[in-house]
Amino acid sequence: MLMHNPPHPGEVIKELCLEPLELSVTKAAEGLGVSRKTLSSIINGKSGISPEMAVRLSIAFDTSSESWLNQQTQYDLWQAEQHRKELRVKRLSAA
Amino acid sequence: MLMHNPPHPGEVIKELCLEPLELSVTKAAEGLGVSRKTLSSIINGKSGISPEMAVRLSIAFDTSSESWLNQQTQYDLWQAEQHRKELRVKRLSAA
DNA sequence: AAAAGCGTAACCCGTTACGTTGCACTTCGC
DNA sequence: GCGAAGTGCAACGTAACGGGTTACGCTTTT
Repeated sequence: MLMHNPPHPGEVIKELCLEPLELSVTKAAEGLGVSRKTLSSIINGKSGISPEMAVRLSIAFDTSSESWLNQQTQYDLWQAEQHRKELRVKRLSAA
Repeated sequence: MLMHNPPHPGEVIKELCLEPLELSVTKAAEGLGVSRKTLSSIINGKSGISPEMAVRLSIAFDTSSESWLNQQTQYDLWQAEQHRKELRVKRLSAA
């Protein structure tokens, strides 16, 4: 169970990848092989990191694709957990 | 980096949740609050486990939603990694 | 044989990632 | 002041996917 709101994975990209290398969104998008808008959407929290994008990031920044996608998973899961009480689900476990 | 093809998360649901409790797809779907088809699609690998479904599973089977969604992430990532070489991405890291 | 329950394929809908184009805004250098 | 570059954003379209409803085939039960 996660305790606090995880940041947009896009923020992490901006802070850990673009800013240290002084890369513009345009340049980074070009290098990643996606459109400017696609990267911009991710950085601004409008879109999530897709599995393919995770692989692109891993190539461009020599990191692990798993870490990127896990960040996105944690973020999505936190969103879903916020509505846990609204789900009408019966307990099916051995109990 | 993952070494071998991870199983469909749906297979795990079937083997670890339904069969031990002798639950039919219909009964399990009813308990989870989704349609028969939705659960059937997951079990047969046609659909993945969504964040919301992960929370449903965690409630119904008293497990962690994180583990379910991570399984899905690993599966999706393995699929994406299979096309790693086809992506035209430039190295942007310090190197 | 008729009825009931089960699993799944077919079809439609809403959402999302992604691309393209265009526009408005800011920040530079001239 | 002016143009170029960078950025964000809205609107269009495409493709893929999760989910519901319906309908069909199969098995089991009565």
